[in-house]
Amino acid sequence: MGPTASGKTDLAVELVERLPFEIISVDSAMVYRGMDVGTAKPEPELLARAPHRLIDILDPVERYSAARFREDALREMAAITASGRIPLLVGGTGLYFRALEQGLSALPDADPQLRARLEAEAAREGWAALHLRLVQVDPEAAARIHPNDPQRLQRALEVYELTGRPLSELQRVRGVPLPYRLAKIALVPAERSLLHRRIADRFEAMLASGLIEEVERLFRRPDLGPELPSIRSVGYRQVWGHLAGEYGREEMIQRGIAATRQLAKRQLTWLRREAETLRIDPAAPKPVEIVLNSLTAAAISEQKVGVLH
RNA sequence: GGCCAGGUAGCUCAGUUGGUAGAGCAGGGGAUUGAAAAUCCCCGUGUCGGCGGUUCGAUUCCGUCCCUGGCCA
Repeated sequence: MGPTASGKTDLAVELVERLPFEIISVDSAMVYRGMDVGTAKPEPELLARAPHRLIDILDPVERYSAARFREDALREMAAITASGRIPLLVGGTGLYFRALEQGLSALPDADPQLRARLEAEAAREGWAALHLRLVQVDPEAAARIHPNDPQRLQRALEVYELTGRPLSELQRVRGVPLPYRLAKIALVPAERSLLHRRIADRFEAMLASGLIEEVERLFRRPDLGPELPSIRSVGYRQVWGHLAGEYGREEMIQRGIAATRQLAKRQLTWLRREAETLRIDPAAPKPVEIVLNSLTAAAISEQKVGVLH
């Protein structure tokens, strides 16, 4: 685990070359085909040496989810362990890690038609009205979900309409925990400013490697648009806006870098929380090891693996 | 050199009919159960360019100097 630009991929590749590991990507953007430069997907040569499962499994017009990730990851983990090797889960998507480890409650899948309807209603009456509606049917969820959070509001109402039961009630039945022992390793740069430096440098490098051309290919497709999860990804969204004429190249670059920093910040919040639960609960059911804050930025940039010993 | 317009939070700017100032962006912290690289919540003291003057009190008025941009020489 680790924030974007922390060196996860390079470390993972070093590991598979020395130990009987097989990599499973835990990344909500690398799942898309044709989105390579902007997701910092490993180069083909690197993938040949260190195959990654769960990348390039979807077209950008499709939508993925934490639930589908869990299914996919469990399937891949089973296949890898059956072959006598060890799954190495590598990525920065906190929700996916949590869904995999703790399981998900039994909830209905997303319903595009229902979501479109709720969207239309919100456009008419405003999300505040929908929040009031949620207060009626699921006060517990309504108390937890901010009236300004359309995504969660929509989901809570969707679950209620689909099942006739409040989301908060269904979530009380927790999912099944992961049936494997986990050893957690987190890459946490000691200095935020160094991570910021790496992020800026990498974004420039992506531009030099054809990021704009890559997004142009997506931009030309009539079936893709800025409302899709794929196109909303960091970098893609900003280049898309630039191609749509909303702002110039320089502003696109600044927005792209800032969005990446903000992503890294949110990822670090997941990691801190993770570290806290592990430290606060020493009697955790699984033998879990976490290596946090133990890598210096220099070590990361040198791809040292000594941290594991 | 003269005239004009500006110099206010990291950036772009608003504002104070004189009672020491506030937005957006950036940044920081947090939340996170089928969109999660998403979505959302919370956090704003900074010699208001410098130095003088007037005033009980100046970032706000006056003088002067410095800097930036434009126009004219």
